[in-house]
Amino acid sequence: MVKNRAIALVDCNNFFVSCERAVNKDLQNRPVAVLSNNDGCIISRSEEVKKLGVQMATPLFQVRELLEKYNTAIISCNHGLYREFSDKVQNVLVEDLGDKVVELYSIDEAFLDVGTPDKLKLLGDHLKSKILKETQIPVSVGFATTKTLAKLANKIAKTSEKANGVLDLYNSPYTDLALQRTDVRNIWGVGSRYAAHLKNHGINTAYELKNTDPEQIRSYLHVFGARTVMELNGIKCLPLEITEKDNKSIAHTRTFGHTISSFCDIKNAIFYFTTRALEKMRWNNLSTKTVTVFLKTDRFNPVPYYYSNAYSYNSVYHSDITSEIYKWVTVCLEKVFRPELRYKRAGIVLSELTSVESISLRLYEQVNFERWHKLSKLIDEVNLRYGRDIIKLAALQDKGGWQSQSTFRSNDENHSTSREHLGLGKTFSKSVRFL
DNA sequence: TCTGGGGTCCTAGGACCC
DNA sequence: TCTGGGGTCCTAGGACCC
Repeated sequence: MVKNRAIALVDCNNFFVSCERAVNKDLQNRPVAVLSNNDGCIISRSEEVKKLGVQMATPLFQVRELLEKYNTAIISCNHGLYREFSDKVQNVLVEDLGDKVVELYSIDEAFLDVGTPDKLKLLGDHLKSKILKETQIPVSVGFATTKTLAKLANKIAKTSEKANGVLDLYNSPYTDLALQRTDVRNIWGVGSRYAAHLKNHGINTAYELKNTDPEQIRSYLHVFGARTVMELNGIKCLPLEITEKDNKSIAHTRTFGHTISSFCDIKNAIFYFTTRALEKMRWNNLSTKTVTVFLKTDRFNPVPYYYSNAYSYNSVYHSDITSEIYKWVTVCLEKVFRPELRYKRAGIVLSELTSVESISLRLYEQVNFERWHKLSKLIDEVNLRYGRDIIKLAALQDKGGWQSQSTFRSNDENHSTSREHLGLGKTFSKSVRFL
């Protein structure tokens, strides 16, 4: 019988915090918290902050006093910096194992196909120390027969003192014991809603989930749930995705620094978001056919009422030309905008993405299209080299009052250029999903 | 007056992840 | 006072066709 191959999950510990610590030694022995785009929530916590009981995505204002009491460094996020460290970690893995076995799953995680070796603990220790030495990022490594079990192995590796960052559940007789000690909520793919369903059916631990009939689970958790049961039983349902995949959508959405109500201000913000999203799209040589615009009022202050609406424009042709897509976006905006409201959040999504080379020719304006396409690429290059929006369309005004706040940003100009929005990076630019 | 049923496509909404 | 952002996949249900 052919032995099931082992899957490893390499996951960076407290990734954003670890990046900040790598570039600022003063943060090594202090609690550190990294904030979301608008300085609103905490999205990465050092171990000390976790021990204070601060949960992921906690609003800063709720825990600010507590954090200050413990001398916590509070830092605005810097996605350009994290992207660079992500690339470094990935490069170490590819150097060590080859690019045929690495799936970059997210900015701070990679699945690996590591074959059928006996001494996985040694491999894990090796990867962990090599990555730390070459990138200064601490990682944890978990091994198992399926992605779902590798996720669990990794989670235990992170928290168990005995495991010390590396856990092999592939060559281990203790998988069932680990499952018995794991709340079903902590299984990958089981969120709070699904966990509530499962608990209603008397399924509380991962072990109980493993021993349930997948078909029964399917009736209320659908194919995802059934797949998870199989994976817990060591049956691979989620293959490694080694090859780069193009994004299916590209979005740029923001909460405003304060609410805004004028059509002109909203339109300017939407044009700005569109510009950023199109840069990323063109960087990946893609074009779009459908744009979606959404507007939302403040959900925590629903006066006169909470409003959230979206509209999609479907074009006949694919395009990557800013001026043309501004027109599509304007159509959407006119559909969703209501003058009596004050908006807190807005965004655009580009979808039905196709590579520029493969889009069909236009009947009457093909020459024009190609000219504009080249011009757009040229503007991107100039802006990348000399700074964001050095060249821009007249329709796009300077940033206005809708701008996000970023009070605690580390002083690092190199990372505030357009590059961070492009999903850049040399090796892995396409498959990267942004946090 | 009687008023099918199977297939396909599309979309809004829900759930999840990091 | 202050509450993130970028993705993916799945399903139910409606529209439409024959």
